[in-house]
Amino acid sequence: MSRHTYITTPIYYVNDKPHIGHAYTTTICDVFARFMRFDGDDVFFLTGTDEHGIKIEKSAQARGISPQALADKNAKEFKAMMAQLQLGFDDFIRTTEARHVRQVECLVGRLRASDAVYLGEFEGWYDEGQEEYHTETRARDLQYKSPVSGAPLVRAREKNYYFRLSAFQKPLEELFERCPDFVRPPARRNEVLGQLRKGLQDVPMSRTNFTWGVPMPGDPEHVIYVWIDALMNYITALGLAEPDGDAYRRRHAYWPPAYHVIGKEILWFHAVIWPALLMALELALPECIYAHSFWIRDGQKMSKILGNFIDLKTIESYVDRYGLDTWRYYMATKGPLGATDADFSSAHFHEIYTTDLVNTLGNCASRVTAMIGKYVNGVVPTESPGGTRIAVGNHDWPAICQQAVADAQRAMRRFELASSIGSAIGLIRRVDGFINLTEPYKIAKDKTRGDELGAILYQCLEAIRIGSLLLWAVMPQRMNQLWEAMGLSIDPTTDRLTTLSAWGGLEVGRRVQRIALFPRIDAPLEADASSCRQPTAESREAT
RNA sequence: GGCGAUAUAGCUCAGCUGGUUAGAGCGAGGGAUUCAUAAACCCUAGGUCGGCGGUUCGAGUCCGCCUAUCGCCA
Repeated sequence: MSRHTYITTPIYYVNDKPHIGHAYTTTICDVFARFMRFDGDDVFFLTGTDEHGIKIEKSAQARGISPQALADKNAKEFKAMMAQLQLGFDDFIRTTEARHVRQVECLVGRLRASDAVYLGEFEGWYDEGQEEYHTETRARDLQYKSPVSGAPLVRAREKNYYFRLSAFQKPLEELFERCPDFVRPPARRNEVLGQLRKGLQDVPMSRTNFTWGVPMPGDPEHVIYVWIDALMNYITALGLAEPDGDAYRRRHAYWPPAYHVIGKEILWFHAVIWPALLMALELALPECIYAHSFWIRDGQKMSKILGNFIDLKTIESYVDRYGLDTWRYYMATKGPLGATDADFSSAHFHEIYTTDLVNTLGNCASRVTAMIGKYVNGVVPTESPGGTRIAVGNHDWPAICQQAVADAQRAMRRFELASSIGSAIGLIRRVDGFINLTEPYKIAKDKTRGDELGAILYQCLEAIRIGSLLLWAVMPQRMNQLWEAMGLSIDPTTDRLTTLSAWGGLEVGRRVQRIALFPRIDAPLEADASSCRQPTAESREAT
């Protein structure tokens, strides 16, 4: 019985166009999902779109189309992004789908039936133009004027359903105490703890000033607040609210999730409101809310004003030039998984490609396969002539590889992608070091040392094979090419990492082709970055 | 405004509970070599560890203040 592992991205708001933020989150989840599946887990990877709310309603109005039409159009763009980047989710949920709406009504009904929800009156500072409320502090910052129109905010009141968040102060504190990894990275956890210490207030969970959403069961004047609706996608996708349903039967075992991967801007909802809702619904809690930071571009924030978003077109230009796998590698190893933002620049991207992929991984595979071609007729030699393994230069390769595999597995399970991938690259570096130390190209000149030569080359190639298994999740295309060149037929959808990574899996006698995995690329892709940067020496090669 | 962080070599960052000459990767310069994608390997960087003051036999490593940057605030 394999372990169920459920991982989710946020559902993306269809008022936005897809950009690097969406691509990043989805990509790192994809890497994780592939790796864990290859490692034997039964993985369910969910993504989707968030389609309700006043902003959608107004955008649609402005365009003279229905909210649903707008949502359909933009949801399609997100799906196109996933296809373009070959992101392999198991389900793409949309909050306007019947299966979701039905279950949200049911779940909110359950909350209403319990003591967790009550009808209350809300009074606050209302922006009539934007049709939204501002908190007291925010209103003060705005000097009680609309940030958009400058018109004075007005004191307004409306009846709302409230979620009794305050009742969960204690349970939440206990949760954070008991599960220090519930929110990661730790800096994000501290932010939540800081806010939590200030005390929790009940939160509105319905609105009456628009209609584009799920109606409150039993009181259709009210629309369920979009956040509540959206959060519930994580359970409605599994059919948890319909125990008699087909979805429930097939998917309920995936709950609770191993990771809700989110951006830091939506931390509060996921780290506080969501677990409180789940407690109220008496459902198990996710193991970890992982809130990554943002990509910035050439040292600057990306914003609509600057117009410097890395959009799909820009992403495409990188993919075209460097390959999809390089894009994935850069996302997974240099992305803002930690508490600080990560800088995206074409120079850095290019440097990482050259250093890690061309000079290390590609070159190592090239030199080893070349030597096999030259010295042993292009056929995998044995490391055990006459039945005894030859260990050259005190290198215990089986142990080294086993360690690398264990490290990569442990790191990936903890969602430390860069570390996991780093242990595979580290293994490749050891192969390079081993070659430099044992100098098989010199041994090859001495006809009496054929056994030793064969053992060295076998060990190099075998270590590369094992490294490639660890890298498959992040670079599936190139690793497939490598396997092909090595005469291996590996199917990661059925074969298991642990089995394949045992030392000695490489069969003696297989024909090996020389391979150049990552072609050298001369100059970085500058066109997109030059406009936001001072002219420097780096731009000398820009055309 | 409230709360919390960070400030270490050109760049990105490690430095746990204070203790001999402050580290890594990348970049840059030099060397040696050829199996390899001008790649891998070796050597070099002498950086007031943001500033000031304090505790201590001894402080990037603790305390206070200052400056700068940043994050979060439903």
